Amino acid sequence: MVNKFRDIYDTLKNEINEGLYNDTMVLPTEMALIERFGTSRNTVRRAIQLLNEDGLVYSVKGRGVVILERIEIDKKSFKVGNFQGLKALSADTEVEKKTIVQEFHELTVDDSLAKKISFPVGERVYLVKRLRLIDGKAMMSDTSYFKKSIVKGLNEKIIAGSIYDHIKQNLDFKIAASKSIMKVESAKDSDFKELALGKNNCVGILENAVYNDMGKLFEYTTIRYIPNEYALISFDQN
Amino acid sequence: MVNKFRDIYDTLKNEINEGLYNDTMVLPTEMALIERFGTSRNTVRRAIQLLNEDGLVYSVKGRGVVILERIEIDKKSFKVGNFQGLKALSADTEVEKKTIVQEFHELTVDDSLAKKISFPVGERVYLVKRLRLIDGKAMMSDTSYFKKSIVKGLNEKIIAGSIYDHIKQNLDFKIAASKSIMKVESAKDSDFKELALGKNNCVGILENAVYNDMGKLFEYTTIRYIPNEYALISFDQN
DNA sequence: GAGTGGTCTAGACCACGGT
DNA sequence: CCGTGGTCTAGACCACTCC
Repeated sequence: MVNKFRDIYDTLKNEINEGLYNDTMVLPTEMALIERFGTSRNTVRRAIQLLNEDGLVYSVKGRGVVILERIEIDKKSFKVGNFQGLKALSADTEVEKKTIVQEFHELTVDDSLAKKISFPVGERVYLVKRLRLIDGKAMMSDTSYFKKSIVKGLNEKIIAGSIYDHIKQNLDFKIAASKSIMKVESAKDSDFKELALGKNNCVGILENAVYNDMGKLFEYTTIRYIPNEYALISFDQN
Repeated sequence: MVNKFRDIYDTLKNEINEGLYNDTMVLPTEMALIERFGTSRNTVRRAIQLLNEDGLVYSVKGRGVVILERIEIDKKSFKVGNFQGLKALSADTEVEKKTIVQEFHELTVDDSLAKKISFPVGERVYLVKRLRLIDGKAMMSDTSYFKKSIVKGLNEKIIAGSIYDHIKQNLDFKIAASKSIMKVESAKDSDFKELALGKNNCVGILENAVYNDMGKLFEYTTIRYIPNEYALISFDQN
């Protein structure tokens, strides 16, 4: 057990998914949960808050914690922010995936690049361009910029494997947070050449800015992917 | 003042945006904020949590609350979940917008529709199909299903105005939460006819499932929009 | 070792829903 | 009116960062 509130959250989540509360569609009251788990009110409330953030329940003052109806996308898709590099997608599926490194070199950020990726002018960066194939089909192309001052010592071997494994094992900083932007744009010449677009002439774009725990941006990645294959979901309250 | 923690959050957010902490890029410690605002630790921590959720700061145990570097998309775009009906987009811009109601009638959910929109078979619903024009250009088309048992008494006049105003003013339930799914797909014949796609042959799709405070789905809307005009952003931690 | 944020407790009062 | 969740307080102990 790491955290009490995490434990209570896991327990309740399982019980909801198993349909334990399907008769009332309401969770037990906070008082009942306090007694059951032998804990304080704040701790129970934190667990319930996590369920809220998951989109599983909705708390109503004076009534109780209502369980939300299930919808189809809960199972088929994955959350925004788990859409990193395509790991989340192929994790539990039986597909052959392959990554081709198309470009890898250093450069200095100039004016126009600075506007695109929010890195300061003059910053020394690695550029990594990779193509992702699934079952031989070119599904997406990633262009990543890494700050050399933070992500030290990249080389061809690391690039071909997992850059994030390298960060975790060899570097002394933590990945803290990321911001994503999603767009649909007309395909460029390079997209037609590289991606299995078929008759489509547009691409989905997912831009990802990643922070370390000093609050510094260290990666900016743009993913261009083909239509009809991917979905992103999100949940919002109030 | 509604909430103390909300107040502290607003204050700190403004100070961050004004660059008050640009020298250290760290927020004052919790103890300092407790003294400054004359409040308890929990309340200060709730305010900081909101800043975390906004993607403005990141808390590090043992070091402090680090202010995240700014990136371009912070200003240009709007958050996922505010992408409702296009209100958020045109709110602060000087554009001529127009809505055309293309379809409005009742129907009963059958097997195939149930799979698409997660409503139970046999449920009686309103179908509303609308086209959104901005400066005379057909930017998006919305297809909405509303449960008649919850969203009562829709008519042509309400549809032409704002359905959500009708809900707020005349109906006795609250909008609680929503789930969204974002995709890119090949355009259909109807898209070519209705939308200002130009040479593009794909559309962005945003599906939205909306809940009331009883945990019941009452709306399922599919928005099909043209490329190159819209962006959605999200923020994730850990 | 000093100082920071993370977890947890035990209690109080308030606002809202349903009866 | 009672029971619910929402806000807030005051205090304790722990885990981590940095010097």
